[in-house]
Amino acid sequence: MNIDNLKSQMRKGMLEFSVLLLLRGGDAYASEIISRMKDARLIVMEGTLYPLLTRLKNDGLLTYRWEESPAGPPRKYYSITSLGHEFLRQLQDSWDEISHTVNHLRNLPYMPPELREDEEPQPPAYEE
Amino acid sequence: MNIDNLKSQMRKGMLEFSVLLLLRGGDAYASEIISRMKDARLIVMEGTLYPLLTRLKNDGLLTYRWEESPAGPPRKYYSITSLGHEFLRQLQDSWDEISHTVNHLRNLPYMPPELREDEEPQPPAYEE
DNA sequence: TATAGTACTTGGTATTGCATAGTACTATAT
DNA sequence: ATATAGTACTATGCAATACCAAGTACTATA
Repeated sequence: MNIDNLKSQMRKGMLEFSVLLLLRGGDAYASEIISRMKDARLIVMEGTLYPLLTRLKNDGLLTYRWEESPAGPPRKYYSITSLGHEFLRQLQDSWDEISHTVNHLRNLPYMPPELREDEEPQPPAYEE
Repeated sequence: MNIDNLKSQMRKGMLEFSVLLLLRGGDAYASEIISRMKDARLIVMEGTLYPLLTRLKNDGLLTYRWEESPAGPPRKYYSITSLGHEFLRQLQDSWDEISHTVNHLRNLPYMPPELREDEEPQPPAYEE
């Protein structure tokens, strides 16, 4: 196990989420999505994104239309469907939940090993 | 594809992260971890956590010691190693990166379909 | 005709979360 | 003594996805 692998695991599911978020702001074709993701510091491989878009399309969350390109082959412009919007809302809830958990755990006080002998560390004041 | 599946995908990698965060605050055995996770609104299955702990131990991020239980079989108390702390720091960086991306994408202005005909949506003022 | 650039496609691999069933130890009740 | 319940840990098989790598197809230019 190395850090790259874990990062890659962390991204599972996040990419669907990110793509839907991005397309909410306007239709785009795959290469465009990749470069916009890069702007948001998220590097996505072609071999990851293309199958992902196909999955989302097959599940009815996205549709696409062909458009001619000023240079090169035609482009598949993806846009989000109303079902996609619904899904996106649920994904946001999931994200908030995970985010909440991470923040909670992250705010637990760090207790160095020599201090945690026999006594349970006192949980911080934390209200739901 | 359903929402539960995506939620489950989203958790990939997060669980390692969460377990390390939790153990940073004090040693714990598996059942204890499960119940503390529940406090943080993260439901983890036994069949998920036990193999995960074994993986982390095999990779040198955790160690464990046996301790007798006041009732029931002895317990494996896991504690985080210095390598584990190192990993944890890197995981926090990864989390921050993903979190940054999601927030960035989430703050893109929503553009309803009828408004995004031929013109690229104006990206929001956004500084790195 | 050949080359470069853009865009999309297609296997194969590895990892991980989950469900399910099973093992082992202890204490209590009959 | 034996049976039962509770706690804790283990093992197996499945499904889903990120990544890598190689390949296809279309267009414009030299």
